[in-house]
Parts: sequence; structure tokens; C-alpha cells
Amino acid sequence: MIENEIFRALADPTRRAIFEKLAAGGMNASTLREGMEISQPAMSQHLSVLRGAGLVREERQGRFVNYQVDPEGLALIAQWLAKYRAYWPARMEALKVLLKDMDQ
Amino acid sequence: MIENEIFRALADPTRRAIFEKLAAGGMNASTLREGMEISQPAMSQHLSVLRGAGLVREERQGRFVNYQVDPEGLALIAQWLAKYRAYWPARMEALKVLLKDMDQ
DNA sequence: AAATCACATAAGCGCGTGCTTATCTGTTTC
DNA sequence: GAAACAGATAAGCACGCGCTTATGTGATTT
Repeated sequence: MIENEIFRALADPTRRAIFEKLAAGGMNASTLREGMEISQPAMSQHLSVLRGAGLVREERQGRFVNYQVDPEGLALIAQWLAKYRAYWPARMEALKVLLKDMDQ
Repeated sequence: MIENEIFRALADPTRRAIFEKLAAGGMNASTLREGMEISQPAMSQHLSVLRGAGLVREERQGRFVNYQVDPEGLALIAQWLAKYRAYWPARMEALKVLLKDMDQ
């Protein structure tokens, strides 16, 4: 069950920070590491977890590996969230209609 | 940071199962336990974590405690998800507009 | 008020997780 | 092809998490 891997992946604050940084634009692991106090293996391991959860895609570019946000993971969270739309606050009420279309 | 507690809470499959069961309607801890192979203390601990994450509300009713889904937690997930709306798949494109209104 | 019930808390345990250092793989450059 | 570089993998370790059994707390019942 990939849903489990998604939530597990996002449960770690460092991993969410990495994901957020990637959301600003795709980049390789070294660039990603700049400004973050994290070792190279740790970054590699985190990216591996994010990738396994479908939250991140990787693409070899020479000796670099470019990482970018994978929409599939986000879509699965949206699907999960949609199951509980009956409990969403009133100000999100309008979303219900659209999500109804979404889950044919 | 409550965002961290939310994702941590949902990282456990048992806790997600409890949450999903509660989404069908509020109920007390004993009723919630029916059909689930889980000890009474384990259920109590899980509910405590879900409560701390703002995903569940509790309400004393005599010697029972009624639990129900707390919309606040779901709203925070929606907010988190909204940050990455630029990466949502095309079929969810329409959501972007609505969410833009939401996050002023 | 004693017994029972619903639930919370305490304490301890095994296992998974995230980190580290060390090493390996694959690519580029000279 | 040797050196340098980007990144992955291995192995080990400390800590947190979810579970258990035992006990505590608060409400109800008789």
C-alpha cells in the first residue's frame, strides 16, 4: 500500500523540508543539500524514501541526478483527503462539488 | 508545530483505520474497538495521538467518551496540500482556482 | 459504599527509523 | 586510464514508536 509510504515519508520534518525545497523547482541532490545541515548519505536516503512514496521523480543528467516533485504522490493525498470531505470546514464547502466530479 | 503531529499521526496504518472508522460517525472508544484486534490501552493511546494532532475531538458522555472527526486537522492537511497546487495533475486543475480563494 | 464499567496512565520491551562513517558505483575530465 | 566528482549502498548505533501488562481514575449501578 503506497498510501502508507506517503504518510510515512511525510512524517519526517527533514523530508518535508526537502520536498518543499524541490517544489520551488527541480534540482540535483548536491544543490538540494546547500543550506541544509545534512550529510550526503542522509540526503540520498531521504530522497530514496520520497521516491518510493511517489512524491519525487529522479532523472539522470550526466553524473548528476535531477530530482523533482512527482504529482502522483500529491494526487494520492488529495484522494485520501477527498474521502473525508463531509467533515471539511464550511469555508471549503465549495470544494466538495469539484471533488465529486473528480472521483468518478 | 502541529503539522508535524498530523503527519506523524497519519503515518500509522492502525491510526488511519481508526480515523476512517470515526469518519463514518462519532462513537466511543469501546465501540470503536469492535472488530479491530487491538487492546484497550493501545486504542486509548492512538486516540490520544489523533487528538493531539487535531484530527479527532473527544466529548465526555457519562462514563463513555465520544470521539469524532475534528475538521481542523483535515483543514491543515488541505492547507499543506494547497502549497503544492502548482504540481497537481491536470484533472485537478480546476481545484487551483478555488484554493486560491481559500488561502488569503 | 462496594462493585462494575469505560477509559487513561505507567512502565517496560522489541523493533523500525534516521543518523553516522566508510565504502562502492557510475560519470566526467585531464 | 587515473583522478575527481555525484551519488548510492553498507553497517552500526541511539532513539522513538507501538505494543504489552498492570494499575489508576472517574462515573454508574445496586
